[in-house]
Amino acid sequence: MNRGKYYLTTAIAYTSGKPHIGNSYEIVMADAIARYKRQQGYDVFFQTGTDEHGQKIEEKAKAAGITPKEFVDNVSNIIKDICKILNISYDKFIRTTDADHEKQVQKMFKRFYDQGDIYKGSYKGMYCTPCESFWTESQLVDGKCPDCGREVTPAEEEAYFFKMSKYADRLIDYINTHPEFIQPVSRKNEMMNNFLLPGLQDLCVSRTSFKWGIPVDFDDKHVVYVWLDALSNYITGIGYDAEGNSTEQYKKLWPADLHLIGKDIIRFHTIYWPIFLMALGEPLPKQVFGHPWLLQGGEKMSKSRGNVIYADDLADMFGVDAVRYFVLHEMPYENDGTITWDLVVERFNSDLANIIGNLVNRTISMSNKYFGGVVTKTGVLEAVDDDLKAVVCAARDKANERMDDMHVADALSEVLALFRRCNKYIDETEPWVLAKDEAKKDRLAEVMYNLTESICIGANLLIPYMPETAGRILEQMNAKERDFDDLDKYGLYESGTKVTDKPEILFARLDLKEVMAKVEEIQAAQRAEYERENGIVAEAEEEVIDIEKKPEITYDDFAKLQFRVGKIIKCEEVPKSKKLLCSQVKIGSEVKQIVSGIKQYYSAEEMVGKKVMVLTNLKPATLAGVVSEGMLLCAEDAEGNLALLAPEKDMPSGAEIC
RNA sequence: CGCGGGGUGGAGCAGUCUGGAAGCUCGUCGGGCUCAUAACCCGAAGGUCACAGGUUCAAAUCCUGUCCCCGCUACCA
Repeated sequence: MNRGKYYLTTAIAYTSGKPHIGNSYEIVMADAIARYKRQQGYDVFFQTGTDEHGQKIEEKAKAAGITPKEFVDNVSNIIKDICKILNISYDKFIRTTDADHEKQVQKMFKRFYDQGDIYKGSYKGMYCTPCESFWTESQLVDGKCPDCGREVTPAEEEAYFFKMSKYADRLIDYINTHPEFIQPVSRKNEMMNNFLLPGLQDLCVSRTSFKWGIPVDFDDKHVVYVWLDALSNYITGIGYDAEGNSTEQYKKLWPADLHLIGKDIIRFHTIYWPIFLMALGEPLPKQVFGHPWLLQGGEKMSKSRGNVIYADDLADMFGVDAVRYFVLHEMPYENDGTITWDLVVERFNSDLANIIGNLVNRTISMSNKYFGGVVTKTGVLEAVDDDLKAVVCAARDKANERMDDMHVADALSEVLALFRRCNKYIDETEPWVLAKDEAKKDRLAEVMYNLTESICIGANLLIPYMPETAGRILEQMNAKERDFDDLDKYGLYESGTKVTDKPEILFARLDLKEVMAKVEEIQAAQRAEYERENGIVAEAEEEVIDIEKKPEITYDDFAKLQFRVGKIIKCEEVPKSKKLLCSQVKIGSEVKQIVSGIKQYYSAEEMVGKKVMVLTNLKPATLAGVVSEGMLLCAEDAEGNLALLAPEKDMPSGAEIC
């Protein structure tokens, strides 16, 4: 059934470097939506690409000693490879360095200028001479350059501005009358309150401070502002022409049905982009969805630590569909999601290996064991079948409801629920018991049929999210893809079909330890690469110690401990003890008696006068008959040698350590 | 008082608009089963729904205040 066209886009990826999984998430989500819409019968056009201009790229290329074009060719190819790895079914991959795109952007700029939407003015800001950068007042840190901390001076330079204010009222009106335009709705308020209602400033749409951009053809000191360049891809990619000669494809596809973007760039897509379109006299996109981010749990991610998670590493380890499953499933609708290697392993084992993979495997194994692989519908029904069928038949619409409002993760959970229900059905019907009774052979056949049919419907529902896995399941069941419109109908699996006699393991359970060992290797390679790229010479091997890590604690846990600087005013050996010294420690105006097991490393005499780190609110304890009211903190090496901790600069006794 | 989002069992989240028995997944514990990838199924423990007031017959949900986290705050894409 043809339901009409559906044009969706992702934001085009900025080519300043290799994207990590958090960046790649968006395109997986877009791909799932694209495949879903195709399955439903829409004529889908799915565009993605790379955004390749700008100062940052110019600088990176220079640092790498290559031309900007060489630099972006390289990164753009890396991004294309990631798309390939993730099985992304885009119809068009646009690059903002494509000749036709550049030409159209120049035409658009000229047209805006001719219509009076763009005027020449001067950009005033605070300028940091050493950094050669302009900053706004709000970007300054204590009135100084946020990069180098030096003084900035007011400066101005010639620039072109776009009269945003001219269209602001129309945009406000559009947003108010089209509640579906900005999704999720909470973002709408942010835009309205922060930008639109206070009054939109005119936007500076040209730059003279760098060269790597699309030149303004009538004033070649200037290059076009990167956002004006980048946003235009949504129309130039499908054949828009600013002089009125747009292609048939453009006429068919525009306006876009969905711009899928990250929540950080909502402003550009819901304010500047619509206004540019208004100025061109083109209709506005139907919906802009600002998705949350997929963040790496734990410590801050950075290449120097080697803990950046990339799509290709994940795919190597888990397979493409597991990666797709994880990012789609773990991303809530409005809040940021989390990714760690542990979490991926957990989801992989519990959802993919246990629930889906094992179900398919046990079902096929039973068909082979009991019926030589032939699945036959005998019509021997029992009441217990009804709920299974009801769940299976309802799954499509339940998932559909969630997809319609962009709750992709919830849609996927609905599909998983179908497979969960099948596992339960096996327990309810106990095929291995039926198999022992020849009289129940027909009932057993019907049970196997129900399982096979249910799994096939589930596999079809899985197609948008895990196309490869869905295909492998159907192949093993010797079944074909079905029409979306048939996915709420039960019983279309052809009776008498023979399933494969060698079920393959779809997802082999993973051992967390083995995975983490490989992760170590990946991280080491990443650090090495970072060091190579940045010319860091590895430091001479310094002795290090690894100890068992303790569980993470909260700040509140930490805050319970009170550390202070204490001055040791008196110290003597504890009689009859080999290790203990008893110190009188002055902490502020108070003196505490503290017993420490450090006699082997410090003499009582040398202790006196030291200012050391003390844990002051430890419950008092008696050691060798002497009361100790705190703890002196030491570092300990592998041999048990101790070194007292002391402030790096002289600090008053009693100073809090926090 | 710049704007917005959030704080729910050990972990990750839903529920809040439209008040009416606190739910899901993972983990833990106990049981069942043996077709299957030590997988599957059932059951249990575990929560002052951040805190303090208020409205109400009834509050995770509505109102007021407080604390804490996180985004955004324009010319970096």
